[in-house]
Amino acid sequence: MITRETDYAIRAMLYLAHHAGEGAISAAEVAEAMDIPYRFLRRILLRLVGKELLVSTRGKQGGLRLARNPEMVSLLDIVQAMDPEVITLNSCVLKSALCTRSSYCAVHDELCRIQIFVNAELGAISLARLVKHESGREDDLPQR
Amino acid sequence: MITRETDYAIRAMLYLAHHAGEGAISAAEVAEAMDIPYRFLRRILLRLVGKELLVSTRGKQGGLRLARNPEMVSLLDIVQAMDPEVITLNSCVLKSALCTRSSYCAVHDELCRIQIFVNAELGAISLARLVKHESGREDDLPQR
DNA sequence: GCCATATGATACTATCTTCGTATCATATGC
DNA sequence: GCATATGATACGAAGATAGTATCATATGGC
Ligand code: FES
Ligand code: FES
Repeated sequence: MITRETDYAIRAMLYLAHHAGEGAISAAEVAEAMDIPYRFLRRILLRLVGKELLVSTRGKQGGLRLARNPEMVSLLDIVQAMDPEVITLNSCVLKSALCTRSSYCAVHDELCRIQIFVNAELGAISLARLVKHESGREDDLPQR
Repeated sequence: MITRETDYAIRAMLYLAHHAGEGAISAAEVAEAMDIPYRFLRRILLRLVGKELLVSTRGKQGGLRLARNPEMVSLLDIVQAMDPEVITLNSCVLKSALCTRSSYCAVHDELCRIQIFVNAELGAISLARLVKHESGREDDLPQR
């Protein structure tokens, strides 16, 4: 399950992708536009900077911008940056030791198979694709 | 994310599928064989009976058995029985109202697409298939 | 230089969820 | 009638989640 924190991270990245090439954008602007509690968002952005998905500039006129092209950032990148354990269907997918049946559990194989598919799908969804997909409904988007 | 409770439910169903046609099996036996806390399992089994995945017999010689053929019970059935909100990648997949962007959020569509796939996959995995898959490693299985 | 504005870093708290336990009631076979 | 089994809830500890608060530090413009 994608947590709300990760959901916010995705929305923030999406907003910054929409305004890529417009220079640094402040956390306050993102918070208001995307309807995210400001202080909560600050901590999230800090993390995204630390994971090198964003670059920040301090001081007046400072703010955030994408560290890479929107084509080069996937949903998986964001999800993994926020939560190292990602979405994982079942914890045994990560640590099979948790399941005492792990040496012979057929469920494990099936879940891993699905998990691999999910990760591949998330990895294939770039911010650019999402932006493009939304651009057809430009009117609905919060304007700067 | 599949919770541990649901994981236990799957293991219990799997054990009962392995011993389908052998009459009622007690919760105590399942608990010991599958390494699940007895009282916790009791509550889980109660739920599975309520959702009509299991049928129970009370009193001496009583216990549980599958309500349907192992071919007719999927992982999705079990997961849905334990947690109505299933695995859901993101809560907005369920209640789009939660996301203020829901009317135009491209993420939503993508997540729903993946979710549908995951559910279809889980729905295609029957207990019979899992039992069959494990039967090649019969030696590893806890014996009755 | 000073100050408004911006991020960096971390500590703290309330609430919810998860995992598990405990208790008592009820049914049934021998 | 009694051991054995499930039915139904209530309770509790621990952890995760969502959000707040506080301080430090950098920087552009006056
Ligand atoms: S290894 Fe995951 S349920 Fe068994
Ligand atoms: S509707 Fe789910 S992230 Fe927007």
